[in-house]
Amino acid sequence: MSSFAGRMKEYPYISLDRFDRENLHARAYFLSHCHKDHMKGLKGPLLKRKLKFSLTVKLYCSFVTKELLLSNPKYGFWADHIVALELESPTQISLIDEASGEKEEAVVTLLPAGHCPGSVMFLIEGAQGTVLYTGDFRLAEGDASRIEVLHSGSRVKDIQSVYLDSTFYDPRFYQIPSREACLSGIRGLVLDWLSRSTYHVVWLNCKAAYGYEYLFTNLGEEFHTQVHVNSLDMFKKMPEILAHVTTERATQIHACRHPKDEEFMRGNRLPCGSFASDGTPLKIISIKPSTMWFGERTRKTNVIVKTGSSSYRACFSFHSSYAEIRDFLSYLQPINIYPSVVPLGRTHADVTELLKPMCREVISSAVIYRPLGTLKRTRQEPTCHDVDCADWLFESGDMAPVRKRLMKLEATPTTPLGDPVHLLLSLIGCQAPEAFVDEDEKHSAQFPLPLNPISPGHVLSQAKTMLIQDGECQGEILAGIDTGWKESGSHAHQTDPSELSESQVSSDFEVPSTPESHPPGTDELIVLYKRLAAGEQVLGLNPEDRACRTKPGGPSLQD
DNA sequence: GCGATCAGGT
DNA sequence: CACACCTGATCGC
Repeated sequence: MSSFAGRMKEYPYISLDRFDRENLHARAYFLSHCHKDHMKGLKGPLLKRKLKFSLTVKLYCSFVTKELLLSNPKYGFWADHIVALELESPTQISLIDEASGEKEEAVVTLLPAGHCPGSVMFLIEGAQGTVLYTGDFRLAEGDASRIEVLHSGSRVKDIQSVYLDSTFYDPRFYQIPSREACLSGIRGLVLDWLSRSTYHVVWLNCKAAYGYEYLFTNLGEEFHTQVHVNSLDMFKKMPEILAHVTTERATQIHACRHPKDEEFMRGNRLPCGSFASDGTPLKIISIKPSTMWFGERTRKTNVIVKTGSSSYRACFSFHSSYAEIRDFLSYLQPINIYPSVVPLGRTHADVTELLKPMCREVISSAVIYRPLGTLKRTRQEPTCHDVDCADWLFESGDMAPVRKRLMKLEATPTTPLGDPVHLLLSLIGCQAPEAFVDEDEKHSAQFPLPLNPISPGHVLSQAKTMLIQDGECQGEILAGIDTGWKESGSHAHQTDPSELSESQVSSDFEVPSTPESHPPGTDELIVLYKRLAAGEQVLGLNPEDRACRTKPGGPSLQD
């Protein structure tokens, strides 16, 4: 749950996702999405009074959020004060102090957040620098590079601070199966059940919150039916969702709710009380979407877990995993990161400490001393000082992206070499980590990395440059998003998901895909690794090149 | 009577 | 399996 107090250090005149206390005095308001824990104080009588006498105070949000908000009459008084913005369209706003007339300008841009319908992140650019408030988000690895407005030319914008959804920023939540993997698991379960007879029905045990809609639209589409829900009111202006939901009970897929619905289920009844017309009892299974996570090196197990004779849990996440957040942050390299959520069992200090390695180090001196490996590196550009325990394979900073590329290769069945990380480690004289690190201890264990003539970090930064280079230009950014949330199945049926890379398949809201980078072939890899092991400069690239921050396909296109 | 807050539930 | 929200009790205005 968000514990963000509503204001950012750089722009204290605006309030985001909090509307009580000091936020009552804000010059402008921002609502990232329509979940109650981000709407505290939004229907408060004090705020209502303030708006009555104000001409300049506005609430900025997406069109979908505006629609969802105003579908609840309690927020009706906002109607004339909401400014809905298109995604990825920078908009200049004036922040006016109505008492003094004092005025400050800023440019705000909404970015897709993939958390629920209408959810966005806010990019704010102004005199106090560029800051990103993420709201709640689920982005897949690689998604940040596809968001055009995070770049200027082929470079990532210089971001002062990120106000981060840190819900799963904890190595414990290292990986969460992709949206597509979860969806496909659910699809399989539903198919198996519904195909038995017309008396077989499924109940999707969803919480009272926006965010399951893409599940409904995908299942509705797949099974040529509509999903039974309690109300359609909020979706009046969202034809893509509306097409797949109904208030008619006569359907095999239900997501209806009732205060005592769990009790209903135990009595083999649907929350809506639907029954078969000829008196035959319905055969009901319940599927409860909930988050499942896996450790860094854990083989992902099933995304569906049976929890009873007729009940299942299905993997489903509204938030990015630890690995996804790291990927996001290592791409943006902000100077400051402020967590807005403290994961259970941790303190604010814990999270801040865990986030430090993801912050860009602003260096005055050009020389940095490292405790292990090659001890000296020079770098003009700012760098990540990444010594996070989860990345103990390497002692050096900007390796997070490299590892991901390598892990992607690992997962690529067409790479016949098996595990490139292990291969590389054995070539440079290190033993594979699992040999002496217990699964449970892996995050705290110190990997006894032998000192080596070559810094693995250095080696890998060379390897990385090659591994990530893209052959093709990136997909075009689509503008003017309807829902701020796109259902993968309702995309004019693109490619078979099995043909897509992990990052593409899980990126099923409105962030266009990037053409897959081409993993090097076997021969290429062997040659490369041997040369790396020998300490050679494999590519004639400048080590200072911030390849990890260069938009894939960017330079060749834009420069 | 209304709102805020907390505990306890799913 | 930890998200988001509901209900009910209690307190203060």
